[in-house]
Amino acid sequence: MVKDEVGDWREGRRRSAREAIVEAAWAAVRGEGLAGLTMRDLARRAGVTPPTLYAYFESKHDIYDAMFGQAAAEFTAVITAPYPTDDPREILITGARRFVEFCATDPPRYQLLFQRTIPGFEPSPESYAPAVEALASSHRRLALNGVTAPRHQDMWTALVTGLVDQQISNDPGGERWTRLVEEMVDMFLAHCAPAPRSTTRKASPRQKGTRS
Amino acid sequence: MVKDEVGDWREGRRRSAREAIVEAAWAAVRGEGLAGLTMRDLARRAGVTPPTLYAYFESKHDIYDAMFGQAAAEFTAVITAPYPTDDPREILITGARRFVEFCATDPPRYQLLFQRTIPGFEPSPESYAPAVEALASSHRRLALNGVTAPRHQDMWTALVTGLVDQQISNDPGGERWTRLVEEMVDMFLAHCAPAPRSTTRKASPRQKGTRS
DNA sequence: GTCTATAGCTGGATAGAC
DNA sequence: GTCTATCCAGCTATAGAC
Repeated sequence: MVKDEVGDWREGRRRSAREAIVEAAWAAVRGEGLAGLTMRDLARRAGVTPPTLYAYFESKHDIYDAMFGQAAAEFTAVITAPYPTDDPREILITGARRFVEFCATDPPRYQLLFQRTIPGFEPSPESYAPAVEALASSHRRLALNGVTAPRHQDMWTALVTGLVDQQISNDPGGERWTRLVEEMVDMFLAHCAPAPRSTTRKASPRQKGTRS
Repeated sequence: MVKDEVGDWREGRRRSAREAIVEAAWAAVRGEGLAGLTMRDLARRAGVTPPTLYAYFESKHDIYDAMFGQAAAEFTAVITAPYPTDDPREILITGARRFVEFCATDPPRYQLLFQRTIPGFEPSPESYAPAVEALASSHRRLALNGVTAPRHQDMWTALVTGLVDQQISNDPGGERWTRLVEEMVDMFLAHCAPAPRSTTRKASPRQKGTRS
């Protein structure tokens, strides 16, 4: 599995250069918008000239794909990180909070990952796989709370993406909607969970384990 | 502002030509995407040449603004049309259904009206006014159901836009999320509405998928 | 691998004849 | 008002020297 030393070294150099370009690309889209990425601007930010970019990427779409893959990996890492509790409700809340904050803190990343607004761009299957896994993990956390109906899974995705959507559109950088996660979860569980638990209206700590 | 007959006639001609161009612009964005609108393509669709467009609009943004104003007026008309019931819950459901269907049946229109994705485009105040009024009317329908807390108004907007978002992104042309409106409303009211009045339909148990 | 230079294209917008 | 013709800016991508 070990290549010769020079090969490894070159491979490492190449990868770090790619990563530097991708990093510059993220800075670019955060400043100019996702669709506003241009090879000229990216080259300038990366400290090279446009043709050099084509030594590392085949096309502009190839750069978007690398960004997509990186973002998808970050997303998976955030969502699948250990949950510091065994309480199903707490797990669901934590998962939702992670999702909403991950999306709301970086709108271009959200736009690239979950909204398809780049004309002609489709992520490669390798890049796309983590996102699918993350959705499945979301369904697992719902199942922990007794929510398994596809209809309710759809309501759940609408609920959390609605929070993200409003936060990004109407209060960028703030927390006007992100802070509503816990109350939304309680509302959702009160309606969709099979054995209704006692819930208090406000965000006060409550006793755990009333459900099982 | 010439008021003589010839002036009126010319004004009428000018307006109808403008409307024809705007109509062609809608056809264009439905085919090519909102950001994919080009003056060349628009001119071709409208049966004229690009310079002619500038006889009716000052710029491409000016065309977007005309589209925005038209869409906002349509939106207001749909939302404020008479509600064929006095029941607060039915009114809320109807309003939400109108909103979700209005948005989901025409994604570019939704994108132009409610998401700000055209770089550098801001609607003129005249065009923007109807949308503000529509939001206020939404708050009035919530108030009919006893929901007045800003926090709950925000939850409401997140809820309905989440349905729209998922419907457009994951099932365009279908009704996988739009059909969830009624159940979402019941979930929302169960959580946010004040103690149910004894005279209301709260007595009838909520059941899924049942139309009144 | 990185550069200079440029091809080849498409975009918004305009000049000026009619 | 509408046209032909065009300007000029910006884009992706490539050729070829080093």
